[in-house]
Amino acid sequence: MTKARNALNRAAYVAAALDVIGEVGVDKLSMRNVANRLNVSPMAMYKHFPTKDDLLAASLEEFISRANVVPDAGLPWEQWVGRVARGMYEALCGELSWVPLLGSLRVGSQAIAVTEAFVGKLCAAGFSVEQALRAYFAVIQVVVGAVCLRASLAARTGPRPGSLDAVVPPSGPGSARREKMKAVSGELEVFLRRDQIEIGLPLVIDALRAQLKETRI
Amino acid sequence: MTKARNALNRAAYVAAALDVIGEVGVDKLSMRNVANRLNVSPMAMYKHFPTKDDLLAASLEEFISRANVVPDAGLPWEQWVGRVARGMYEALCGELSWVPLLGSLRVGSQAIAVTEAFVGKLCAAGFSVEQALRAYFAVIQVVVGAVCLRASLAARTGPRPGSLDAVVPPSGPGSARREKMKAVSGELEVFLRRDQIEIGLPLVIDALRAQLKETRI
DNA sequence: ACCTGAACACCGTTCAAGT
DNA sequence: ACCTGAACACCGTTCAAGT
Repeated sequence: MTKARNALNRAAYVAAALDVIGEVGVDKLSMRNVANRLNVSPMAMYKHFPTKDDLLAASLEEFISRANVVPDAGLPWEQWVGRVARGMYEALCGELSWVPLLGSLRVGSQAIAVTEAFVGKLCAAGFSVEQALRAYFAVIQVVVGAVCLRASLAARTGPRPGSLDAVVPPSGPGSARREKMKAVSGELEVFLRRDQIEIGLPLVIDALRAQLKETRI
Repeated sequence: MTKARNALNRAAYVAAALDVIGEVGVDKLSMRNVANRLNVSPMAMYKHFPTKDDLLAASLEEFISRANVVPDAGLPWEQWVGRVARGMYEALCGELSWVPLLGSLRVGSQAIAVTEAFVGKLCAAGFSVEQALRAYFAVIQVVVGAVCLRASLAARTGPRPGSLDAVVPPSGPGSARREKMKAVSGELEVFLRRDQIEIGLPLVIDALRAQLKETRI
């Protein structure tokens, strides 16, 4: 049964790819080092993955599946949504090297399974399908954006990428403004180091709560 | 004055890099093709940009600067914030190839100039510095996330990356659920094609408006 | 039918050698 | 001091040649 053998090999390649990614990061993954890990010719992979991007997409699928972000039912929707979002955020923060291609890979069935669970949960809570989908994409946007900001923080080497003070225009009399900007500069670092997901997510959940209340009236 | 010559060359390299990016995309940019465009040895660039990432970071700076997203003052803060966010979104959608490295490049002074303007505007509207910074990062998260989703939509070749129906579990008696999921599947495409920024941004602005009202009481 | 090694056309970066 | 060409160690992918 060649189908079964193919399926096994595919999974083996993806598992090996995830191993490589865990060791050297997504950016350093290559067809060659995955094949070497399996003691096989790099060309053998092209039967299962016509392109490196196909291998990466399959690996991201498996990564999403392993992250297991969908929580138990039974939680109130706010907490349920929070758990999904924080679960995704933490999983991606654990493998920041995914970030550069979060926007360029195809979404597959694993990602859609999460969508389905999300929409189901929110519909059960009283949202319309349209509202639930809108909420889902808003949450995904915040998660992806938060991970990107977190990653670009991690990429910075020195403590200051450029000082806010250097940018404040030399406004003649505006000394109050200058003082406020000094406060901004001071707090900027603090904000960058904070858990990014706790910045955007509460705002979105608040807005959703208000939306639901308005719908029910 | 070597300083001036260096500055000129730096700008010339960045301009050439942006030309190349405009033609073939960020992913296809290389030290070699930028140098070729300027009829110079690829090695000459290493004096100004010790690494390809330095060239990319400088190019992103210039890209941000050219996008010119900070609108005129005088707009009410909601509209002002909306203009900044939509401006960023549209600029990045116009050059989607930036997306893969949105999370991996250092932020420079141009980005900080936008931060400063944003915080200044919201403080003038009555937000605290802390609230304004929080709002800024939330908006950036939504913009980046929206661009990522938009990009991953653009990356899809076929119309269906995987059908929702294929994922719905064969729940025995739950026929109402199945029907709802069919509706989800139908609307998913519509949502993916919609302007992503109009999904997350209104939610965030709503939450900010509520926050401001509460503060003022 | 399947797998492979060599080869192609790239890449970022190093470094000794030119001027 | 500055710039350069050749070279190193990679890369994704093609393809003719093996079994």
